[in-house]
Amino acid sequence: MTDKKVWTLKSVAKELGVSNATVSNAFNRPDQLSKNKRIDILESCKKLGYTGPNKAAQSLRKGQSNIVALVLPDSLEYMVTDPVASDFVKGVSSVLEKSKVNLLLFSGISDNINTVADFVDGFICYGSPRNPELIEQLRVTSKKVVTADFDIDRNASVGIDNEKAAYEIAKLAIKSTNDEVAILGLRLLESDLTCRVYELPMTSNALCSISHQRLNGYRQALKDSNVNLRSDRVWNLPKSNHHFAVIAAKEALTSTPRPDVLLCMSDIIALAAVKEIHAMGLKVPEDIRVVGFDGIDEALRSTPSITTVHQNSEEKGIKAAELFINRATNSVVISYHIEHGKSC
Amino acid sequence: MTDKKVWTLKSVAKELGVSNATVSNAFNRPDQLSKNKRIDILESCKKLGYTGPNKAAQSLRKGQSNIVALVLPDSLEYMVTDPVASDFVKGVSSVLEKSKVNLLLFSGISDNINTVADFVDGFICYGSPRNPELIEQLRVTSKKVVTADFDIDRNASVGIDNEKAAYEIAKLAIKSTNDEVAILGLRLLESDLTCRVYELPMTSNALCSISHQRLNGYRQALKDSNVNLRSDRVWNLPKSNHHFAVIAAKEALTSTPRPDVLLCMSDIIALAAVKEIHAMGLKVPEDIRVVGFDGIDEALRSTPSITTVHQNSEEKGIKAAELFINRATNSVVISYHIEHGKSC
DNA sequence: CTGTTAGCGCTTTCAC
DNA sequence: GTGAAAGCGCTAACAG
Repeated sequence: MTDKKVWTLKSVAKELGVSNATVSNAFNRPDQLSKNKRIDILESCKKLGYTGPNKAAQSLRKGQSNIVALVLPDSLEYMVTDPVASDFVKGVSSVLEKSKVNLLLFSGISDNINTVADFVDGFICYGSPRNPELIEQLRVTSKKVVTADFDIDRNASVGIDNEKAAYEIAKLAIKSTNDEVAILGLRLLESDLTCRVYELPMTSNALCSISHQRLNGYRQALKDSNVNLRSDRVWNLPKSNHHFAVIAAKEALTSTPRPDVLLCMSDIIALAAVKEIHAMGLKVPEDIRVVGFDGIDEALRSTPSITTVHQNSEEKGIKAAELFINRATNSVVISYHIEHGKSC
Repeated sequence: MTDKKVWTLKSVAKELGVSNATVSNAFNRPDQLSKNKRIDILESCKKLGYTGPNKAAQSLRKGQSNIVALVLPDSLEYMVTDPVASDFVKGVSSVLEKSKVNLLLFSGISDNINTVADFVDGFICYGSPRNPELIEQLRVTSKKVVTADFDIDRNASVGIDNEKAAYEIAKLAIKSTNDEVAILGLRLLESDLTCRVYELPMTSNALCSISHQRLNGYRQALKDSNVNLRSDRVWNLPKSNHHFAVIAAKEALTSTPRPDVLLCMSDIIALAAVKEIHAMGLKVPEDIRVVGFDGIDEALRSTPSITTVHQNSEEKGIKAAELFINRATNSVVISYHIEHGKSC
């Protein structure tokens, strides 16, 4: 808030009696001038209070800012609320911090990446953003894009084999060919509603979504186990949170015939379902088996512990950031493991 | 990733056969041209794939970017790990999102705000950054600064009355003039060590720190209650986390005479202390009384629930962001309340 | 209402 | 090694 003279490269150069280029070089290209002169200039600048070339101008000129935008699936609040997202951010930030790259948070419910596109070197995109227009914009941007847990065309990406993981966890939950199964799915529709899913959208965004991959995995497992899935037994939740999970779980648990198996697309959902089951005076896994997805701490600690697909979100974040930094264009599949809990 | 022509204001103007200013005005100053022409131009731009004036150039020219940097006290990881920080971020982001302002996360362990200063409209600073150089830089920056939970000169700020709150909670914890008191303090020193504090730093940064205000409050309460505080009974923790808290709690609990009262500068610390006390086979509050600070959910839910100073961090974030948006220069003191738990 | 132009602060040839 | 000058993409003042 002090109102001293604001120095520019030009004014500093004039003050020191050297040319613009010399000052610029002192900061950016040590090899272009003698060591002594360089140190001299740098020290004089410090004394004057000139902290170096204006970064905005530099970025305009060089087309590089050392800022990357992290596009979140939902509002910024989501990032600090959801443990899986938090871990991902942790991973990303640890890598970027080391590389001296700054992180701009970008909400998945904003409507235009172009408000920031010119400021950043590119985008790391965690999960498909809530606003589908963003996907379109990310598809056509000329900036570098790395996606995690979903794909945009031929951009670099990172994630687990969701279909396989879903297949395995479903196989574990199914005990008999007579099992009644319900699926509490996450963002299977673009709608904000918690409701049953009778028909899947066939848009391109949907087809590459991890939710649909998981659904395919579940379905294949059911098929291979000769278990029938009633057409009214798949639910859509718009977000992975307790509120929506309770609504869907209640609907599922009060439907007839009552499900024996709940396949949940997140641990948050599974946890809420277990709570509802208990509230109904039923037992897990005796009366109803429940499996989750993600492997968050709370799911392991809860009673009963949730059988789930554990994926390392922090590692995912690290990999995503590394792909970005290395300007990679390939996709990385990271490993997961089945966490054998007591819920099935 | 598509490699179409990248349009600029100039090239678009040429293409459409109008002047630069007209295109610029179409985007920025609707009143400067006829509605029809405006719509015409905007539509043509869309067709061409020109998404509007380059923001970096715009920001260089106008000196405004609609990005604000959130300076965290520690690494970015801290933000998603610490529940108090998370709430603050939630509050800030909710306001900024509404105002279409983007958030750049800035780590408190970086060494130079100038890497981003030219990109942002200013700084919201949550707690004093770990790296004291940043404070110095924030002090002299010409950008707008709002601080929370600490002060930098005459910048806008938001926080509670820490001294008063500490006084009240300490008063609550003290039952007799013979009480042996230990204080588990947070960042009383600039050191990264967990250790006893025999002498307080008298730097200007320290003097305005909330930790020192809290310490003053504790001390005043002890004085008013005729309780003596031994000179070796104040600890410094570099961070509010379980790890450091355990170390300090162990030291305090094994010192002779054993403390009857633990005044903790965060709930995280109090929670860890209670755990240690239990591990020693002692009881809270019968053997040792413990009070915390912050009022996080976990502290209320734990057994025994922690008696603490509840402050609304989300509200603090909201207020901080509002101060920023409104270009306010005043300080806001927000309210707190004593949460009467079972730990004292 | 439209077009010309200076300049935001910088980097980078290119000639010296 | 150094300095002059063009231009990154844009906005705002001003003249028409």
